[in-house]
Amino acid sequence: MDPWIGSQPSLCLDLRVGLPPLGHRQATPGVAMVKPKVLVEETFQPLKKDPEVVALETELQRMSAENRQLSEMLTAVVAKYEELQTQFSDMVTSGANAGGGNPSSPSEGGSVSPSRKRKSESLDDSPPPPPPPPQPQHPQHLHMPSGLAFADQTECTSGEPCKRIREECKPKISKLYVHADPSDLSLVVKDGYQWRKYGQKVTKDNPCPRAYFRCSFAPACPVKKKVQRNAEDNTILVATYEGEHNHGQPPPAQQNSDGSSGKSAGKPPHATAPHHHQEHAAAAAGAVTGEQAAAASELIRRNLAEQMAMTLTKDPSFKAALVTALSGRILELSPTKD
DNA sequence: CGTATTTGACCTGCGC
DNA sequence: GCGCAGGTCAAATACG
Repeated sequence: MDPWIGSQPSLCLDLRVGLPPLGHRQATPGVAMVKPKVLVEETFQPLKKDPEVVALETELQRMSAENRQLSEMLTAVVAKYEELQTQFSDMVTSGANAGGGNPSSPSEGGSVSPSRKRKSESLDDSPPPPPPPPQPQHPQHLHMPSGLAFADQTECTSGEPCKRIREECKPKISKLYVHADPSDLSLVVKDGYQWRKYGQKVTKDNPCPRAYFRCSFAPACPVKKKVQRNAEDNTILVATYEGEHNHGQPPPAQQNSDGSSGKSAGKPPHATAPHHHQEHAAAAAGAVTGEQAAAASELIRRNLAEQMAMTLTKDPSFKAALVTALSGRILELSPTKD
């Protein structure tokens, strides 16, 4: 979770259920769950104060109070996050001072190649020696739309030296969490790049298979991607990126085919993953222009908003309240009502 | 026919 | 040394 959350007006949990149209609905396109509002908003008119209206108003007030409560909770979470981040950076700083050894020096690490190489790999293909990650530093800003994406890079600050060296020599690893339709069985994460699937495996800790992709836009691109559904919430796809692209982002025309260029281009481009976020494409790229970075930032915010919406929709009490409010309103406005 | 995907087999690292 | 699990290869298959 980024600290800016607390200061983002767009993240206010004020749902404005039942209020007149806002006029700037597109500010949070990802928050799909409030779509039913349209039913209410477009026919909203001042109503006479009958008991149902009173009940609705009461409910509205109750939900507003709940919203405020949630906002406060969010603020508290952000504060705690910042506190923890401060503690963490302190620990890293002290650890770095005490640790001594330079963690990130892949070239010094006895040619710890990005991955163990099979004996056959260097036979005839003899590709140019795998270029070290263009930017050895590990920018953590890449895509961590929320605390969810806080991953591997922070886990190797302590523990066995060997493991640590191994971890540090890995290509840059980042994770991306994407909301996908549960009925969508494909493991395609639209991030703007072209990916070629080269394997799929069922892992022990997750019944959902994990798909392995390579960047197919540039043959020499070292980036790999693993995509797997979240074990706990299979509406969430977890994309793990390893390495950095050594090329720019494909032009939009090519982005459409994403991880399924060529053959699967026959499918409707959006039929497989309507909720995927191309937004993170630029962020995932590693090499982004200022404009792309700005776009990515905006898109990341949208993604965060969607994640928050997901969290809310998973809350039974929130759902119940929403359903109660909406159903009451719909029944009231229904022409077949007696 | 060319290219991408699927999928079983194989390779490698790691823990016991 | 052995077995397990993750990752990758490559032949078979599917599709435009």
